Amino acid sequence: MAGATRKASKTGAANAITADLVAVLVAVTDGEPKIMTIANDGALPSGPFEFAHRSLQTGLRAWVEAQTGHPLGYVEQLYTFADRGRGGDAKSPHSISISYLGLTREDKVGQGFQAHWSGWYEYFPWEDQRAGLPTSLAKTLASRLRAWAKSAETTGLQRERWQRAAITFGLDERDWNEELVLQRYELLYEAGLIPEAARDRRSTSAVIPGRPMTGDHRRILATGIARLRAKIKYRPVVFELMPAEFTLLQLQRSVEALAGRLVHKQNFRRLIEQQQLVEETGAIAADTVGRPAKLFRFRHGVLAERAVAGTKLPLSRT
Amino acid sequence: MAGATRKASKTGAANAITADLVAVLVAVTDGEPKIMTIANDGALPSGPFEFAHRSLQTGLRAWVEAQTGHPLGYVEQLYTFADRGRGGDAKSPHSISISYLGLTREDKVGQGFQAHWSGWYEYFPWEDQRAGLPTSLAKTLASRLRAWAKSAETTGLQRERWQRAAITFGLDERDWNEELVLQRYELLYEAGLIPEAARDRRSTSAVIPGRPMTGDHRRILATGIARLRAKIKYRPVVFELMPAEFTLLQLQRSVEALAGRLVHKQNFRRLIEQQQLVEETGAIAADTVGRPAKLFRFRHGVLAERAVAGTKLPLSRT
DNA sequence: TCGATTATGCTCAGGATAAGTATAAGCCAA
DNA sequence: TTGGCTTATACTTATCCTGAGCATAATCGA
Repeated sequence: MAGATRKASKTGAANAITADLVAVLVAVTDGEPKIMTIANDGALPSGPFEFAHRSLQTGLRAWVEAQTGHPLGYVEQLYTFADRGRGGDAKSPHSISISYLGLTREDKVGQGFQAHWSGWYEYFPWEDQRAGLPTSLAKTLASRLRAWAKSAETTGLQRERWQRAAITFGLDERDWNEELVLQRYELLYEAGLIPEAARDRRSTSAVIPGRPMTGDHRRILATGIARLRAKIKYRPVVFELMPAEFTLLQLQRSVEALAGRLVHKQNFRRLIEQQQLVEETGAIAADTVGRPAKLFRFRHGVLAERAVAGTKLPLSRT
Repeated sequence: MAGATRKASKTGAANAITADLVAVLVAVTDGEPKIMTIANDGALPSGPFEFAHRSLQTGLRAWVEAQTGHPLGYVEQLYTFADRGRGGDAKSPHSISISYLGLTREDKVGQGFQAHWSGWYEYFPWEDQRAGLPTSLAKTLASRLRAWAKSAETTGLQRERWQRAAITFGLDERDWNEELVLQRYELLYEAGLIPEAARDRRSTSAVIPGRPMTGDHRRILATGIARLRAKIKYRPVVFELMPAEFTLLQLQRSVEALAGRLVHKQNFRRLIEQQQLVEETGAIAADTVGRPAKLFRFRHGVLAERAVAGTKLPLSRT
């Protein structure tokens, strides 16, 4: 019965849809996280999944290479989106977006490509908390969010909205949680505080700083940033973004750039060293201010030796 | 240029594909993790994504309800698969599977449905390490894996294979890592030790215990188990699987069932209590052996109060 | 030589974790 | 009624991890 239904509808072309592959391609240069963009910096590299592609990943690699001239290295799947009405295309046939996160070192983009590296904080100014937020932005955000909360109908809803805003944005003495990138973006969308919300015909008040993107690409980007910020804490993925040799400060700056927060220098070094993630090259960094630093390289061995980092269950030995 | 290419191929129906929605629906009963299965326990609930569905999730909910009579509660996306050759359908038109993880309490399945709850360890006997593996299974596994490693061409490859097997299966004095469910399944597939590998026309030697499924459903199930095992450690999702009131031991047994490992009783309680995840109902469990235990309920407040659990960067306060 | 800047080593307190001991509170059979 | 079995629950102890800060080293340039 249910099985029959399933088989029947599987053969017909009635339910044919199209699938887009979208890439969040990240690099870090001079302590700034960048993403690869096309279409005058308003879109992420993307293209349809076609018959010719052997798998989703190969399709993605083909598109990114075609659009940016940049071959992909480390890649992992992010999320599959398919909401109608998000991205402006309310009445179009079903189209889903399968998004990927890619990590590389910045590289010159080939001639004749419209691709560029753009700083990701252009799209999410509020996500850079390394020097604290500029006072003006902090004030704008807080007041707009408060206004949105107040505009709810019942006091219960008002309280609920403000609690959500306070948790995601670290207001009311709460700590900032750098991983809530997507939640913050979705809240701003819901509150009508970003251009995408206006475009999708939701009521909007004034809009907050931050460059918009086509479709729901900024949402996909938020998903990618969130994933990366979570992942650098338990997997050695930062090294995909580093040159072959680097100083510990450069490594720290890269992590800080991605996390949007500052870390404690000495403890950061202790962490890196005790996990034996790096080894000295023997060389010393040149062209530096202050005491010259040792150069390190990633110990690729760790990938084979260990599986992951941590558990949190009070396991029993017996 | 690249942009033009993209638009051109986006309009035509040339790249139309079909998308299947697949659900890993989990419940825990009497300390055993179950999954909802159809087709004589050989497949997961699934169906094509259709025009009528407003979003992926609604489509999934519709299919699961139609096939099992069981409405979905908590749902999260797992992964999108699209490899040709996996699932036997090498020459079929492109079809992708978008998989979801759902958590519920076990419930009677409506009359006339082919759906059942099956213990998930029937499909992955080696994943239940609560009582250690049955000696026979442990021996079979180890020897088959060793044989597979030895069958590599160069000694380098042999060593590499054995290292992978040892890490994922906790051999050679290594610790068992309960989260590597998918890696273990993929390794067994690659080694030709499971029926699915034979079906996809890879060379197989003898096969290992564990019920196969259609297509790559067992791979999807492995993905779901892995996700759930990871998630119970940092998000209070176990409570989706618990009745309204429960004792701490029941909670512990559920966690152990999912993780496939035993936990330290006293420390488990301390963890739960210090995180204030539960509150006493005031009632006492009836029908028990031994000293009666207090009944607890989940404190739903925590979902609003906190965002998540933990970070691992040595953040700086200044 | 002093001051600025970065590198690097080390200490210390507090909290979290793993493991185990001890006691309480029920049931049941002898 | 008691002793044994089972589970609940309270505490203790040693160890490790983490956040924070102090101190010293090495280099450059004014």
